[in-house]
Amino acid sequence: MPTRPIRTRFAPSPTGLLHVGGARTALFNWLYARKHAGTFVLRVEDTDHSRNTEEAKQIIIDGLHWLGLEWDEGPQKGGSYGPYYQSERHSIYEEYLKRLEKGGHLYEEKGAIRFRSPREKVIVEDLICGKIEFDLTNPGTHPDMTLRRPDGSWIFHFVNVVDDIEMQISHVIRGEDHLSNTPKHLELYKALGTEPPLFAHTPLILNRDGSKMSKRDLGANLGTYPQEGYVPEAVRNYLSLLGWSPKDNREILDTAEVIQLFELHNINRRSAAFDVDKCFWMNGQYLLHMDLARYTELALPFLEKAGITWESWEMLERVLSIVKPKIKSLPDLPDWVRCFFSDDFPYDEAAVAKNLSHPDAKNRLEALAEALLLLNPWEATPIEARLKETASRLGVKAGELVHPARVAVSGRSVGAGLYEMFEILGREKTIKRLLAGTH
RNA sequence: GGCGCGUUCGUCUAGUGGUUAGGACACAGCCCUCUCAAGGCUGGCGCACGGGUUCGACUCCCGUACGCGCUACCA
Repeated sequence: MPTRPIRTRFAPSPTGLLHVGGARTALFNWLYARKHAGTFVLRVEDTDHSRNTEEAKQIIIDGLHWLGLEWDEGPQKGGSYGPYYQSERHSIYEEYLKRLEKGGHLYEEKGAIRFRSPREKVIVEDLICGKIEFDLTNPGTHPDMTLRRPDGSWIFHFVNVVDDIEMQISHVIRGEDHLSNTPKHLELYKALGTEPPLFAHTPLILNRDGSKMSKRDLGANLGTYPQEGYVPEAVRNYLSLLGWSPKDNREILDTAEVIQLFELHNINRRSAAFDVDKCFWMNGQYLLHMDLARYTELALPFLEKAGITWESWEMLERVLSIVKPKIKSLPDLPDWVRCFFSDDFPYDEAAVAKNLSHPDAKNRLEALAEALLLLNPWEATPIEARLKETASRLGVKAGELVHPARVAVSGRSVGAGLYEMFEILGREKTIKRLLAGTH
């Protein structure tokens, strides 16, 4: 078989959302193209007019952008094999239909154009599933497929094959839901006298309980990921491990590594269940290890949405730097940092009841405030030392000072390291809140 | 119903005839510790079932069950 340039494609139809399964299919196509210095094509299969809206198309484009899967040819990008919307390719389909017509492969039935199956056994050589034989000899079980409806609109199987031929696609990497369609597609390639692409059918993504993932199921809609605080590089990593594995027990892999290790034949044949917990964990790992600049960039929308404002970028970064190691998800951020940017933050009732209602709380916090009044320099380490001195002078454990202090200063019983919080908050506010917290 | 694909801890997976069946998430306990995380350690949890083949099956074959997909003038 002559080798041809590697060209893969993602061919979604605009349904109004980018399904996580589709996103993974796109990822695999993108990975394969990148690994082999090939071309990744985005083609929008918008033959169904009722679903073909601008918003629906934009959702696909936004989703792929967010995941970082840049296409080399397609909408907004162009290329020599366009147009990349099926709705704009009528004349091409007409041409191919004529070719089939000339070959005597077509007939008309109630205004619809149908393809007369040669009624043969068809072998699919799949890069993932292996060799599979389909028996299409019985018209009762495998009726001839329709290519065009009476109203002139096209059927998926036909345009999909035509476009893959026209766009010189070398590898069709798609969901396993198309495996049973493949022999029909092969009939079309043969009738058209064209060498078919290589096929690789990836198993589907299911819910945790093994049921199929519909658009409303948890994690199914990629469009919800950004607002839930997922970061693209983490999701890319997680998705690449759904059905594929580097086989060396490693899981945190950056994209460059995945590209290097990725092999179609290493893709599992069994379907994978989407595990939100693990995706969340992996996201946390990325959040934990990423640099502060990137973290800040990702944090911004969440802070803005919560109405938090900051006086200086430096202050913002200082706050984020002490909270970052402690927090697992971006949407939690506002509650953790509000007390640094405003005096108007809520006091958690349970925390107050537990830590500030002690009869000695007032005296202890006053003692602490006094001890810190003239501390110099105002930094975490000396603050810690001074707090511990105060605790022992009072004859209590450090925790009995720490916990009430944290609530007095932040309104909450959980948060960043207390001494760092004091340092960043500044002496004036710290002392003021220590004293106010006892009233 | 027919056809196709699949079945290793709850989940993602490693494993390709001989392993105490390994790792990760989640879960439990412990350590660390100012809370929360992170990290470390420990623990419980698995080869769907039944037949073969073989000296020996998680690994190979057949069947059953179950799951998913296709079976459209959806994509």
